[in-house]
Amino acid sequence: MTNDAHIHSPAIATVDAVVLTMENGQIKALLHKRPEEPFREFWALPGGFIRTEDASAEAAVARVLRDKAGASGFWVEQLATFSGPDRDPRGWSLSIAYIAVVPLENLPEISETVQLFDVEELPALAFDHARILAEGVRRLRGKGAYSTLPAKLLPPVFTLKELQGAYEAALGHPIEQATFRRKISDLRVLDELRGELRRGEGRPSQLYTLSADAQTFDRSLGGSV
Amino acid sequence: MTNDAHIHSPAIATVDAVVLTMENGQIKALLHKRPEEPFREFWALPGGFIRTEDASAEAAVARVLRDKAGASGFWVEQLATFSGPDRDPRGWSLSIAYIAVVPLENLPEISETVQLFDVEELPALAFDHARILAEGVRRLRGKGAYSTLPAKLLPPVFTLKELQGAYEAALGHPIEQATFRRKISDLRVLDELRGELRRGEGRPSQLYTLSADAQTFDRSLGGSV
DNA sequence: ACAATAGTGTCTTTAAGACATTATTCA
DNA sequence: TGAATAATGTCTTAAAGACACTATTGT
Repeated sequence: MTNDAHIHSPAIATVDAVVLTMENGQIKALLHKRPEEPFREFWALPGGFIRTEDASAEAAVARVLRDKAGASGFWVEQLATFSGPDRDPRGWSLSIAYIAVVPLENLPEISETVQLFDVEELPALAFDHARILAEGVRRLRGKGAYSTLPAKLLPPVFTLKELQGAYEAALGHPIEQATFRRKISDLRVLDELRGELRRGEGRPSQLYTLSADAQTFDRSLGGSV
Repeated sequence: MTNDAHIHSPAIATVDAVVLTMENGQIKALLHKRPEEPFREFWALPGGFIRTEDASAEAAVARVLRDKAGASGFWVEQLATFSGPDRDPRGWSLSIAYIAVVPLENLPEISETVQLFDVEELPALAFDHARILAEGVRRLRGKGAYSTLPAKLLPPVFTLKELQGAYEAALGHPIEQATFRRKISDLRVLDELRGELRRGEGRPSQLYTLSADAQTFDRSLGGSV
């Protein structure tokens, strides 16, 4: 990082977020319909310009998610930065992309301009947002195998069955019930809510919470692709 | 990514690279002494401003590594983007950080202003470069356990002993010889250079090359920390 | 022959996958 | 009592760790 004789820094610096949740056992992404050019009427990731009053890009993405997507209570992590002269018709641009994993209940009502899409059946997206979204899904799939990230798709209190469903949706394939439970149990990442049960059609099931924030571990949950 | 009423995009956008190699069985980072303010005389990561003539940030970092560090033949991957109002005294800034893994022989001669430092014994660094460098080392350690990335620390032709040394340096702990060889063999990521041997004090050893570019695999090489 | 380094065999332990079995509730 | 779902037991297989052993060179 040195002073150069001729500096032409990019004029456009934004943050964009891949907001993922689970609905009906499937991973869905939150998109909004752009009201303005460029890419007017195209679906796009929630995002916005970085402002000098933001304390960091992380702060900018938190602001954008709150203001534009009405989302709260999410886990967020930086994905990658996408840049180049062609990704925005207005000129050389740079977007710091984030992934946010949110329980469905923390997302705003769907509307004409804000909707959830199955990540396997996406509409045409603005800018290079299709690529960014694919990278976000890739991250969830990758981290799903060895972290508690998929649990962030669920509300804070859940059953083991629900947790297994979140892992299956994140990983994209079924997991053996006994194997899953043995591993989750050995890892000691859950707190059992003693005495609290969820009642349904059959035997009631024990409720749990995550014992700590998103954790990573060595053992794989549910094998490779 | 929408048009906002008031745009104050950051004025300073740079790329910085954590250039890692192996010397005497240890991981070293290439640093240069800054000739100008800010942080004049401080050691810093090789880096520079992004220019609008760069095709992307990846192109910018390739240009910077070629021009400033004289490095070539490196493997490079994006690490993360660091941003905020305080990391550069000149104002709100943003740096897209990369990790580059290079064989020692591809680096330029050391000099007064360009030197290699053991990543465990670093001098005071400019800006937030200490944090960026730590993140780069973290990435190498993390990927070391399940990819061929440590092989990029070596010249294209190497013995199994040398490869094991690269993994041990990257991971930071010794690996069982038999286990290492069994796994590397099972993974089929090396090409044996039939008939080519390296002669030393004892029995000559077989030479190998990577059969393909950096690969990722499920099996761990050398366990956890 | 022996020192030095390269390379292999094999036993034990750990953990994943598959699948059968038991447990607890409600109608 | 039986349907439904939750939870566990156990056998098999794969792979990692430890460590002893064999192989091939130079002196």
